[in-house]
Formats: sequence, structure tokens, C-alpha cells
Amino acid sequence: MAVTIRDVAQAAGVHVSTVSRTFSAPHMVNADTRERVLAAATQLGYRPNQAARALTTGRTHNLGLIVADIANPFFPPLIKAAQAYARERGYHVFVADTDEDPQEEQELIQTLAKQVDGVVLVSPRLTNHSIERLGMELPFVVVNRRVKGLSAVLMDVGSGAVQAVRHLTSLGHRRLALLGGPRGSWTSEQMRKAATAEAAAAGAELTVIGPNSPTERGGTDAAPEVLGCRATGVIAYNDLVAIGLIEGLAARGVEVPAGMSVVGVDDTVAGRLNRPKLTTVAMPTAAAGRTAVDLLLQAVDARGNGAAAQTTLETSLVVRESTAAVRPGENPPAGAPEIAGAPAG
Amino acid sequence: MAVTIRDVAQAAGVHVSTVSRTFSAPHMVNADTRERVLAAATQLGYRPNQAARALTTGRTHNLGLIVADIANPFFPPLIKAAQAYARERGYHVFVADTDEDPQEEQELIQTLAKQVDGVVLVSPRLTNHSIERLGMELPFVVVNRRVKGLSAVLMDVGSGAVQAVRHLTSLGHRRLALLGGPRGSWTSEQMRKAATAEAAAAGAELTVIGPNSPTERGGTDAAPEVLGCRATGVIAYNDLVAIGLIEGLAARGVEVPAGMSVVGVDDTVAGRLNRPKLTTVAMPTAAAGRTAVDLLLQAVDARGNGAAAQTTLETSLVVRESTAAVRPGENPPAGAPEIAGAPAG
DNA sequence: GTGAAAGCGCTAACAC
DNA sequence: GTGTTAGCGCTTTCAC
Repeated sequence: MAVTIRDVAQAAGVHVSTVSRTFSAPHMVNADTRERVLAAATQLGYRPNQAARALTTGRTHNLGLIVADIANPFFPPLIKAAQAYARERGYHVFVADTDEDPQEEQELIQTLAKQVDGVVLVSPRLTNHSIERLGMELPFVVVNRRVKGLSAVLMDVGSGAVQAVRHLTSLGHRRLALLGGPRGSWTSEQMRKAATAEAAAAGAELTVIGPNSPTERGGTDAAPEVLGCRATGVIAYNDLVAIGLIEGLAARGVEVPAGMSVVGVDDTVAGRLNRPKLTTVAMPTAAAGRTAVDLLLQAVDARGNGAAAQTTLETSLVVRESTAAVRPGENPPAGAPEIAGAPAG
Repeated sequence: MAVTIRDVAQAAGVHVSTVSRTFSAPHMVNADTRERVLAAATQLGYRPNQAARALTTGRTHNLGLIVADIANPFFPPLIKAAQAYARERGYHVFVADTDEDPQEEQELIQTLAKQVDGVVLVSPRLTNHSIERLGMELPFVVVNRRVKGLSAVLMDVGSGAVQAVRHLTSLGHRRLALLGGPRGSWTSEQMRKAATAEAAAAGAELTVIGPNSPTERGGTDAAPEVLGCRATGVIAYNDLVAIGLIEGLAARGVEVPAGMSVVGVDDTVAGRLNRPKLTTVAMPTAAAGRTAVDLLLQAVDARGNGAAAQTTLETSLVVRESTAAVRPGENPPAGAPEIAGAPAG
């Protein structure tokens, strides 16, 4: 097998405990001895075995990161950032994909439990109740979800939706549509509430369409309904849905942004590369990944005590080419009574 | 702490070794006893501690997966497939991102070494020599690279490039350009060789442009050069480069596919969603992920004996909207001598 | 400041 | 078929 602490001890002419101390509590060992041990260690290419170490310390220095779908363009930047940040702090991370299956999610958590110090759950599919129960045995941080007693990082899509509505109304749009996400999505619900309120405040009409599949297909399929409600500006659940919608509209002879303004959410590469380039609500996914790891490590250190922390990350509208001023005549006929809008604030 | 094998033994009224056997060699224990042990185990919620198990067996049941950049759209499908397949076989996977840094790659491998049974290296940035050396201590599988003594999964981009050239020449294009990837890319070199040979065989001219950054920017920047060589059809190193090129051409008043045909490589979402939809060489990334894990597990089981296996995966051209027949008059004037092409085969 | 010894949770001979 | 024992690589009392 590989080189162990015993080999180093022998080579340095000290006892194993001294070698152990040199690595886990260097200040407790005489400088000279330390040098000698370190020299022997590098000479032999010794690396402490984390797994063995974990057996006595109870700290694996590993984290779990569980997402619904690695291939969904929303996740990779988050995974990348979480992994990089964890590494900086001396942790390795298991990345697992549940394929949107709650059953698999639970199984994953349980098999991972003994090998990690904590896990980050991104947009979990498990019920709050299940998560709470599992949370008793292992530190968790949830992303885009609120679970009693657990730290969470939330992305403020509500404010993003508000910005999107303002952007559209400032371009003169008065009839808006919101393409919601899948049933039960926390994000979708936040968007709906915020957009509805803001539209009302701005005196605009807003039709909510959904639930929709969070995919390109979801957008394409919704195109007829969008046209049906006579909206001139629409906010989609995410970039994929927005892109699908644009396609669906094109198939029906409506060009974006000339005939319709479309706003996405997420700011994925796909949207950035789309033509027209997508106006979208940028989600702070990388920051979310880092923050989640940060909170998790805090929770790990606190070992049960220490209150759960909630961090809300700001979103921001990125204006590109898929939105434009409403065409004259596209709004309710001049002179017709506007929908009464409650003044904001 | 959590529930251990000892608790189960006590509850079931047997000794720890019996419990151990019930989990690692069920056939070696009497059916009745086994039932009793299993009952006690589930009742207590016992799960074997993999890390402790690894200490004696030398098998961690963990794998490492090291990629250059998680956020690059090429990798997620591979990661997803590898992870899913590993899980099916009872393995968890550490995913790590080197940020294209060979130093970091090496460090990662070394710190991971003790915690995994093997690692998959995707498009490694380390030199072959370094990899060979590390390969002595740990089973490796490399993807898109050949390293002496190690199993590898290769994607046949050469054949993909040939298909792309044929597609373009069959559309009447006679002056082609190839946008290479970054310096030292195995993939890029394979493409160059294959495309050059096939173009010659088809009596077409092929200009190689590069090295280019494997990003959208790389494509945009290459636009002037592409125009300069008077090509009417171009094959880009990957989808991102292709998309960038299309943009760069548009900025110069050249529309795709009317004014220029463009073929990408990878078949990422980005290309699928681009407008015009990208004609591209589909890379079997998911299959590569699965195959890599498969080969790795074989190597792990063989423990040093067992020859290194090489698997080459086919690529295939997906024709969409970014390629079209050459415009009349765009080729060398009729009557002018064609470039002599060596007949194929 | 360093050595000796026990033990983390588990498996693997070896007895019986 | 099951119990006993030693030990995987490491940390951590406790002596000295």
C-alpha cells in the first residue's frame, strides 16, 4: 500500500504520535523535530489519509452537493463556484444528480451522510418535512427554498420580476404575460407574486400562464396562449422557456422584439448566445454556490448550536435585444379608459 | 455519534462479525440470523460506514472526476452520465474543476488519491509524462487523450471532421476553412489531419486558421481571417467558436448560411438554440462519461494487471440550418482549373 | 515536548 | 455458521 504515518515516524526517528501532531497541531512539536518529520514526509511523499483521520476526528473534510439536473445550464456555474470555494477551504465535494427524483435524493443523502460533513441541497425535490427530519442528523444548506431550522441561500427573483415588469412598462407595454414554471416551484411562486403586484401598481394588465415545463418545449407550447391573451411583453420562467417561446412565436409569424418583447430569467449562456440576445434577469448562481458552502461550513463548525442563517442574493436585469418599445397602436386604443392602477407606495 | 455495527449486533443478539457478514457476504450467514440482523439494522437505521470499511478493504467505493471547466457546456452531460452510471454501480463521485490549471490538476489528484479507487481525467491539462507517473499509484482513465498504459475513451472527431467536409463539398463548397482550437489540443489536431486529408481527396481547398481560444470570442476574432481566405464553408473547433464566428460575420454583413456555411462541433444546447440552428458534429459526451466509468471500474478490479483498454466512440454530423448550398458564382470561375485532388482510397 | 496505548467502525483470518 | 482477535491509518488521552 501507500506510505503511512508509521513509515514517516520510522524515517524521522520519532513516534507516530509526533508525526500526527506535526500535521494536525504543529505548534505542539519542537521546531527541530518538526523539520525532521516534514523532511521525511516530503521525502517519502507522505499524505495523511483523510478517511482514516475522519474515523477518529469525525470530520471528513468532504461535502455533498445535490442538484436536480447537472445538465441544466442553471447548475454548472453554481457547482463550479461551490467546488472551487470548498477546495479553497480544504474540502472536496461529491456532486450528485437526482434526476428530479425525490426518492433518489433521499437515498443519496443517506448513503452520503457518513462520508461528508454536510450537504448543500439545490432546489430540492424532497418535501420540507423530509428535509427537516434529515436535517437532524447532518448539517444542510438549502438553495432556493426555506426550510425551518436550516440555513438557506435565496435568490431574490421577486425583485428580478419587478425589474422586468418595470422595464417592460417603461417601454410602453401595458398588457403583459408571465410564463410560470413547473407546479410547486418556489421560484415561480415568488415571481408570480412580485410581478402581479408590480403590474397592478403600474396600471398594467398581467396574465399568468402555466404551469409550464421549465424547458424550451415549455416555451414553444405556450406560444399560442401568449398570443391569445394579446400581451405585447412577456416574462418567462427561465431562459430556456424564453428561447422556446421566441421560436414558437417565430413559427407563427411574430418576430421578437418587433412583434413581442420577451424577458428570460437565469442569464445562461444559451440566452447570451441566442439571437436575438435575450434580455434576462441574471441570477447570482456562482455567488449562491459560494455562499451555500460558506453557510454550510459555518453550520458544520457550529455543530448544531448556532442559528440557521438566511442569505438573500440580489438579481439584476440585463437588457439585451429581445425587448423593445411597444409598437404604436399595439396598446389599448387611445381614449379608452386605462386599467386603474393603484399608485405604488 | 451515529449507529454502529456494534449497536446492531447487540440488538440482534449476535456478534459484530455476523453483522458485518450480513452486509458484505450475506450468503455466509444463516437465513434466520440474517433476517434478525437486517431487522435490527433497519429498525435502528443502520448504514455501514464506507470510510471505515475502506480502511480495511482498501476500497472506498468513490471515484474522482476531474475536468478543466465545469461551466463549459461540453462537460455537464459527461459529468451527469458518469455520475449516474457510477451510482448504479454503487460508487459516489467527487467532481473537481481545475480551471485549466495543470498545477491544480496534480494537486487535486494527490489529495483525492487516498479517498478514491480511481479517477477519470477529462481532457487533462497535465503532460503525458506526469499522468503516466501518477498512473503508477492509482487507476486512471483518460478521456480524449492517449496515455501509455492507461485506459482511454476517445471521441472520433477525425471522422466527424470528415463528415463535415463531405457535407460541405456535397453542397458545392470548394474553398473551406478550419478554425482550430487552442494550442496543444489533441482534438484540434485530430480534426486538422482528417479534414485536410478529406479536403484534398475531394479536390477542395482547405485553410487552417488558428490557434483560437475555444470560446465565442475565439470565433468572433477569427471572422476577418475567414473572410480573408475567401472560404465559403467553415468548420469550427466547437459550437461556441462557431457561434462567435457567425456573430463576427454578421457584424461584417455576411449572413449565415446565405453568405457562408458554418459547422460546429459538440452539439451543445447553445448550438441547438442558436439562430440559425447550428449544423454540428455531435460528440457522444454522455456515452463517454459512462464508458470512462466502466473502464475505470474494470481497471480498479484488475488492480494493475489487466491491459489498458481503448474505446473509440463515433461522432455524427447533425445537419441543421447553418449550412446551405454555395451560391452560384461563389466558386472558382467555371473553366478555371480545379485544384487537383488525389482520389480517395 | 514526546512516547505509549486505546480506540474510531469495520473486515478478515482463524478457531470452534 | 458464528465468535474471537488483530489491525486498517490515524488521533488523542495520559504519562513521563
